[in-house]
Amino acid sequence: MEVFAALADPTRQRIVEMLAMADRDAGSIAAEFSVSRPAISRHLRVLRESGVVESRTAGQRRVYRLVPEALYEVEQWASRYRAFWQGRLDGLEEHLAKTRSTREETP
Amino acid sequence: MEVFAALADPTRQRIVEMLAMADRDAGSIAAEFSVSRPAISRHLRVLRESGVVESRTAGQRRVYRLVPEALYEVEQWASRYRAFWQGRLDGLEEHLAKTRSTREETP
DNA sequence: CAATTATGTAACACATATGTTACGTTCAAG
DNA sequence: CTTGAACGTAACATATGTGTTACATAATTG
Repeated sequence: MEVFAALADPTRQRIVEMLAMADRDAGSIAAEFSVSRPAISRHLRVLRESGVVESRTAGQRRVYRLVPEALYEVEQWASRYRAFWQGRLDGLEEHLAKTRSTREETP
Repeated sequence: MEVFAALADPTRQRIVEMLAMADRDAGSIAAEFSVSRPAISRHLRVLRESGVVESRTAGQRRVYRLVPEALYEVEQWASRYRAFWQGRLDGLEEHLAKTRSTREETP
């Protein structure tokens, strides 16, 4: 879950919230913040490399869009372990054990 | 969402996963990792201060337990923004509908 | 072609995170 | 009451993140 690290920063959280409503180019995103534009450009790179957003080139603009699968992954992770804690496994245990074993390879 | 910062570290992610299965004391948790015990103690503090876990004193042990509400908050954050892109993506619609019925069982 | 616009990257400064070892505190057992 | 075990905290070193300014690149416009 490298995604959590990408969402740890409040600026990036706001960017995600913005992109959830509509696609936006980098300049339009940076205009919403008080920090410099290169700083936003870097935040966008972090989000891009973690798979939370992706960009397409439109002329001289870079339009960013949210990658829903990334947020979906977050949702599933939280939901899974919360459900596990609550003792409502409902056959998800096998899938969980499978996920755990693959994670052990990269600690 | 300060919780994302708490979950950003892979060690802390693993701790959460461990605590999802059963409550554990600090020593038992630390035994699973190669880093020093004080390092784990600090990770536990981060998780505690962000509300992800809480501890009770049992004799000379500190037993940690997961606070499901924290993970629920993460779930809600992600699912909130899912609502925006839900109608815009076709490929995921089916998968989401399938999950929706499972989710209703765990309120 | 030259100037402008939009954007990313480089280099650097500074803040925050994460690890270690040494030590303090609390509780249980003898 | 002394010893030891379990745990947290302090102090410090170093890695990682985040911000800035200066510059590079690519497309658009005059």
